[in-house]
Amino acid sequence: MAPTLLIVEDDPALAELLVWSFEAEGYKVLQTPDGEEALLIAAETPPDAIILDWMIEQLSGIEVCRRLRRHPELASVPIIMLTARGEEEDRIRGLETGADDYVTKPFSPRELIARLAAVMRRTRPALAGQTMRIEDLELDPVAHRVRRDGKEIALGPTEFRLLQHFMERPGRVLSRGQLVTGVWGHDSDIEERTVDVQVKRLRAAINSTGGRDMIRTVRSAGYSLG
Amino acid sequence: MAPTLLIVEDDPALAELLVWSFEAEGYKVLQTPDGEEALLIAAETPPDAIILDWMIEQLSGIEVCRRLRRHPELASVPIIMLTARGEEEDRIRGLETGADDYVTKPFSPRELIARLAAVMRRTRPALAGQTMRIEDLELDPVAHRVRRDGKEIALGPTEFRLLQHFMERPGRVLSRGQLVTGVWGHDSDIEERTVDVQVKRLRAAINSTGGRDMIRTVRSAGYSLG
DNA sequence: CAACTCAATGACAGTTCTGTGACAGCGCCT
DNA sequence: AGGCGCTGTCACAGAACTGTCATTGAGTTG
Repeated sequence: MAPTLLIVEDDPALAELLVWSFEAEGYKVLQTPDGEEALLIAAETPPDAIILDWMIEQLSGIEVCRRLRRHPELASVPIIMLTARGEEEDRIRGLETGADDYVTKPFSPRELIARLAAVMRRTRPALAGQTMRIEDLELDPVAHRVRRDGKEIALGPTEFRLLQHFMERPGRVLSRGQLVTGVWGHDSDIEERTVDVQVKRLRAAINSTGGRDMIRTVRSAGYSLG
Repeated sequence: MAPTLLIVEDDPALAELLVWSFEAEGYKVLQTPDGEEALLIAAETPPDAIILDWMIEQLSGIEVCRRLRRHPELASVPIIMLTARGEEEDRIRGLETGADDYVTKPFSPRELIARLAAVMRRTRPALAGQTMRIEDLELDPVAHRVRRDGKEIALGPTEFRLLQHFMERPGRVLSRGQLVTGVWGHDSDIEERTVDVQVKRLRAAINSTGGRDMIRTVRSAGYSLG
């Protein structure tokens, strides 16, 4: 599932640029120019991160930040502050208030995206690129979880390793021999036919929720995912 | 316990200033001017955070960063990069490599301290004294209290440390080995199966009030909370 | 279509891994 | 000393997972 982002920015041109940039990165973006409304939106659908302009109407960014931190549901949502001022005092106040990072205008969208990714990598490892995804199938190696279409799928250890091996090489046809050494290890004396059985088990698991068979059998060559 | 900091900086004057500043803040500080040595120290006694100069001898800061990220034990240690260059390209490369934040020279120690605090608040809430919460389970490291659904839960010392370790890494699967070194310490010669027993005790405690089992067993991998 | 090759399946027995209860040792307090 | 709470280890039972095999089924070729 795409991570949701709330952008609070009252300069229409900049707001549009940001929305566009982050949507291109695959984020689901909510946006408002207004501090009060930002709090309402955040309470309604807690985003995975917030981009907050220091100078906005109604409530100052710093006040929004403070209130977010006081809200138990939202206290742990990462916040990146945007500010035109470069003075150190302001940066420090921002950080002390609970912002996780802060970016000085002018900045390029690319930098902001990189910073957000850094923050997300920390707070939501599952959302920040660690997770591998192919169509509606996702594998989070850190949490050791697999989902298809959002529904969790239970896999045994070998099935998990096998799937991980496939997902690291999407679309590629892997021979039984390659799979044996890759998944079972160099020195295993496993029967090659055993691969068939594990593939069958993996198939049963990831197709149990319905949906097409994502593993393709390539006769006399091997298997591929995707 | 004071959080440990590793400072990698080859300018002696700056290094000394940083060591002094952070020790005054109550951190335990390790320091080296050398990239290779930094990796060794980090592997030996994983610090709670790393301050890393971009331009250092032997290995560039960026390379050190990359290697740290590849090391499983150290992958989640927050890194703040120090750089004299202000070019955006470098910042982005730094962040993409896995740094959590980056500070441009010249900077005041006070700003660096504020930034480190912001990063730590996010990654090691316990060190910042913040109470951590996962669903209806909360742990207050300062008061040494644990509650589930508002009801207080009594834990033994080891159970408490184990739970804290889990809550600092929610959702993450931790191997028995990682738990032994993380909860019992590097040099303990504890039987790995002992982890099972403590997990069982912890489970019994936090599930005693009713509610689902929050600890997930991941066969042949370890346990995770959440 | 028949022969042949390769893949899918179901059954199964062996192995590996986890959950548990029991127990002895330790440090602390009374 | 005796009681108490906490810990680490062990042994055992049960659960989960795995590799193999025999059989069935699908695809290919002449």
